[in-house]
Amino acid sequence: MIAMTGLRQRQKADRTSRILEAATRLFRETGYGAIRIEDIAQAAEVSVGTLYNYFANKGDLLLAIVSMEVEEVLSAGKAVVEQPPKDVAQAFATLIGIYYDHSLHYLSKEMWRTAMAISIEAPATPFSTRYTELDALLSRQVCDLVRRLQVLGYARAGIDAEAVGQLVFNNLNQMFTEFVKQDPMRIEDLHARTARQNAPIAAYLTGKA
Amino acid sequence: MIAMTGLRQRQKADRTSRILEAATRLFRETGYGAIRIEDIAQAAEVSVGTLYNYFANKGDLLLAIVSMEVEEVLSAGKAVVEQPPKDVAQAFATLIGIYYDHSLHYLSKEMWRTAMAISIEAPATPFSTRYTELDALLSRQVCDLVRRLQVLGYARAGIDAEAVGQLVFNNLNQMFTEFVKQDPMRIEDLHARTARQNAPIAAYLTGKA
DNA sequence: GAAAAGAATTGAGTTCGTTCAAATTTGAAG
DNA sequence: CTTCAAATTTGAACGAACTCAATTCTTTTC
Repeated sequence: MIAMTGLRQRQKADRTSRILEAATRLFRETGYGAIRIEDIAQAAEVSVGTLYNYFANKGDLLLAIVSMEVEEVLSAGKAVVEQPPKDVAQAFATLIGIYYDHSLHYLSKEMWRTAMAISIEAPATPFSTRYTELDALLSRQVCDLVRRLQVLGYARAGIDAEAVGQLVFNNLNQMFTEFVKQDPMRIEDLHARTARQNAPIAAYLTGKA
Repeated sequence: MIAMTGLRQRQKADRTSRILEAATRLFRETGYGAIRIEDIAQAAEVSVGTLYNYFANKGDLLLAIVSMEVEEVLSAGKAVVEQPPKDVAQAFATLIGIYYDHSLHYLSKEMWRTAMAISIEAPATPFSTRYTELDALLSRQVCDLVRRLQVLGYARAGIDAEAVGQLVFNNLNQMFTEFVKQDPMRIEDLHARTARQNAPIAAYLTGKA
């Protein structure tokens, strides 16, 4: 307990990252549904039983991976909230752009579909819980943006920022869900459709109507 | 082929309804996850293989049940669109009230969770496709309501009704998802939260601000 | 340093959704 | 009524996620 963190602890960290790396690669390359737990265990050089010691089930392993991605998105969004564009519609588009564009950088549509499906089924596994929390944080971030636009004088004060933020978030989330459901849909279409839906909200916040 | 519709056809219809009734009852009573295909087959007095002749898989059987429910909701919504309350916020609340209140009459939260999860994974089964279509029809119904409010002069013209309708629908849909995800959440909370989120939209449509 | 305690690993076994080749039932033709 | 083809049913067999009793590896204790 002096210098080296304990063999056991090191091995544990090693195995965790081996499993995560193997799973990420295999899920991306071959697809979540087509990869068996045994394949991941083999690639990570652990037994099936050990894998289940680290993750509650196959879905929880996926959600661990997806959660890391959402954490990055969340932290990338911070910058936009702090210094948003003056134009309200542009501010929404910028934040949402970060959400959307990051999302498919490391994860396939199938991975997102599966992750969302699992999170809806709301199992009480560690990473499912985490994923749900992150969703709530994203929603709060959009609310923060609305409040910030009001503080900076880019949006009218006296409008329920939390209501508007949740509305915008729920909409972008649902649109992203549709996007990953439909394989042919391009990310540009997603942007365009979401922007159109946000336009009335932006107009209301701006007060030009 | 003179009077009786053919033995085969009758037996088919019989079996379909026996399977659907057995599944509905068992899913409600004991839970989707806890019921095995064999249990349903037994209760419906058919073999496992036969059940798979009628429904693509366990999830598709659930979606068949859920789709019937959504069809009812959709048709109940028609009346509201035709004769909406004069107050915009009240109009939204009325239509959404129909959606929400019907939903848990026959189906448990778990059944909804599972149905939504399956539909996101977007398998190409008959009833998954149907469910997705019904979702689109619901969204269109909300758009219809907005347009109708404009036509009747209850809402300002010149606002993108499709954008607003989709925004409102995506929001209510997402809120319903959250509602079924959280077992303790009461339907009154769902109503209240959604109404608050819709308030800015209603204010914008009304033009008072 | 040996031995006991505790933690983690292992893979064969269980469960349940799903498939499919053989058997049965229905409808049509002769 | 018999025969044949087509449709439908059937349940044993398969595959994959997940479990758990036995084993192996670390750490602690004396």
